[in-house]
Amino acid sequence: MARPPKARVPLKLAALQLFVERGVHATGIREIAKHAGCSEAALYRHWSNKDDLVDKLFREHLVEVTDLLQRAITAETSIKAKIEGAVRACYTLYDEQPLVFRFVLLVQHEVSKNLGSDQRTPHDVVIELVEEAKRAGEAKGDAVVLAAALVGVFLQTATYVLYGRLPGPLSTYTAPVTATALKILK
Amino acid sequence: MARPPKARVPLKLAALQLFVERGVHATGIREIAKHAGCSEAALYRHWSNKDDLVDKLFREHLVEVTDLLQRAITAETSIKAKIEGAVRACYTLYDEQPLVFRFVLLVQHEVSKNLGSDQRTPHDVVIELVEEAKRAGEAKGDAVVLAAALVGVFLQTATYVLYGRLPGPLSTYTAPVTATALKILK
Amino acid sequence: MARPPKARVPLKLAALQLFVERGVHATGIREIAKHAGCSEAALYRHWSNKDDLVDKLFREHLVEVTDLLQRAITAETSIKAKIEGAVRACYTLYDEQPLVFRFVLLVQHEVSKNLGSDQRTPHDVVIELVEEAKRAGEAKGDAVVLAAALVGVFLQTATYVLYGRLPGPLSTYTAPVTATALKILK
Amino acid sequence: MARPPKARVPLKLAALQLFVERGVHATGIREIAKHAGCSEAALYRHWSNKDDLVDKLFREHLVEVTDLLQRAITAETSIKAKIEGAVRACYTLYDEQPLVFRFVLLVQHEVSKNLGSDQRTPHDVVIELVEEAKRAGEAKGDAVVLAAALVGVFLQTATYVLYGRLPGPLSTYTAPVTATALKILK
DNA sequence: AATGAATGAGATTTCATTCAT
DNA sequence: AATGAATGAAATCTCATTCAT
Repeated sequence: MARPPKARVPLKLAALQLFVERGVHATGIREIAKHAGCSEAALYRHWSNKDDLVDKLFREHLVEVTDLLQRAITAETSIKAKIEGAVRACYTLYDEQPLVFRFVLLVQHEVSKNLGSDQRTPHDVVIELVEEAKRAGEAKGDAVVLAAALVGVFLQTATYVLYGRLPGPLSTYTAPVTATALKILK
Repeated sequence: MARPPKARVPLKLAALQLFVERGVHATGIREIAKHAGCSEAALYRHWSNKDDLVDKLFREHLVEVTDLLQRAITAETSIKAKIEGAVRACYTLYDEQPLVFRFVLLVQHEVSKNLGSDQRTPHDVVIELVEEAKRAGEAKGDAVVLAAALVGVFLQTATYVLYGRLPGPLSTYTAPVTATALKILK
Repeated sequence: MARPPKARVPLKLAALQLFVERGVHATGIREIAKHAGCSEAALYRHWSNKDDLVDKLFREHLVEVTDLLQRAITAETSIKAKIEGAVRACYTLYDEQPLVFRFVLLVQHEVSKNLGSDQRTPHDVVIELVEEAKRAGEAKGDAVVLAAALVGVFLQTATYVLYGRLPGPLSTYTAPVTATALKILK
Repeated sequence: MARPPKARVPLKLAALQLFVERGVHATGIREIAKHAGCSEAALYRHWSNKDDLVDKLFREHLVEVTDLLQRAITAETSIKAKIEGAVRACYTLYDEQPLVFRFVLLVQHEVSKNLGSDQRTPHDVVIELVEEAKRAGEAKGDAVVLAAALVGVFLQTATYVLYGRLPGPLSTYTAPVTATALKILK
């Protein structure tokens, strides 16, 4: 076995932190390398360029969040429990690893991503959840409109905590957000 | 007596459009000037640098949106009519001048803004509306949590239209968003 | 009679002050005009460009200092009184109008001036004074070498006051500088 | 392991020469890089900006001159020999490396330097020499006033050679300047 | 007569990337 | 394998000067 790459993880952590703190465009290779404690050229050993780093990082974390969400939903049977589990899982992730959560949100605004249609996203998972609720007679209306409302309540509450309009930790709001989501569906 | 300013308005329009289309960081002074049909240096007569332009532009349009919202709310008496008026006013603005609306949304994510505590924002207006609803017995719960939910539904619906997940025009969704808002408050 | 130009004197004062404080190169037309309380274009009504302003200002003040020095020397008869008068006149000018004095010194370092050979300078006046002293038997040695020493003592004392190494006002040092000058000549 | 720096020394030499020939403000990064045979960006790997380059260069050469002066003084025992050694050392440096000497003189006029109080300067060395002379009974009067006179004679003679008022080389004037210095102290 | 808007040229600085060791 | 020096291109910004009113 070849010796494991040493700079890869520090580079990813540094990039994640700086991208979230300053934005993708505003963060330079120099800064990432300095924070990671390695050289600038080391980055090019692991990714072909900066765009590639951003892209790979985004996909990894998007998959992570999507899977987390899917597992939380699959683990429960009732619609209410599914929603509550999904909210709790994501809000706990936010409280424990705020960078991951914020990075996924941020990149969508800064970079236009072509994900490829085969890549499932959190939005897809929410849509499916709403459709399942409709089939179960627990929701009425256009699935996408409902999904937009659910995602909106979920994200904006997180945003308010992020910007200090609401006191944290975010997981505190699992119950009210779940309750609101159920009201919206009915 | 002096030559009247000719480049100011074109520069603002060009900046607004390009910032929205490509992002603030990704838009250069050169492009703004080219779109405005003037020299790059002209920009520096009206704003002290690029950041200043972004800041001033943001504040102007934030005031514009805040006032629009406030007027729509003041014009009506019932809570339901106030919410419907507010949603319709903003969504119509979006349909007619999408750049203004999107710019205000965009910049919050790209730039960390110190607005100064005296500057009223749309969030403040929404909070006051929720508190009024509570006094009228038409809402229950923490005002900020409720406001976050309302703003979330409102914005995420707009975002879905923006990214093509929902078909436009946005003002189509005035009624369902209003209905959802009322459900959330109760 | 035409109305007198209103911006000329303020512009000269502003330029003098800023040139001394920040250096000629580092001072822009914008700043000069702002300090003078007039427009940038006004400067071009009085001087053909920035270099012309620097040049004219330098010549005026050089003539002023040269004449001051010459008059002080001519007014006295003994060598000692001539030197003392010259030192006192210049040091008093420095105390009363430090900008004029410092500007004349500064410009020589920042700008290479072609004065034209017909323009008398303070150095010429000093050389003549030394030659007169030699004819009177009150000095020995090469006139230029002696002049360099005299000017050196004179200027460096002023420089030390300027930079705070010696306490002011500068005219306090008239007597010791004069005494030193006489020692040097003998 | 990394590529060894190739541009650092050429950049310093080019900057020294151009700063002296044309002045600091009048010398551009482009010219420095062209003279050094490297790109403009190379400069920013070694100094954080132009001001930093000027500052570092000044400090280095100031230390060099201060040390030279101090060694020359320490090497001798009598006051006269100390002064003569100091003058000769500096004037020889000027003749052999005029750029270093002139740069140190030039920058003081162009840039306001905050050296920090721990940095010894040639002025400090001269003051100490004068105080030693006073303790040895070979000088009378205020030490700083005397130092100003010594430094003035020393520098102005160099300046006259520099501007062609006196024929060079400068070390020719070691004896007369030393003699004048001794007269001043007594 | 006087303004301040506008400009072209050029300054400094930053950036992602490549290169030599 | 890994570094940090070097680079070309482009970014932001400054400047003295001219222009239109």
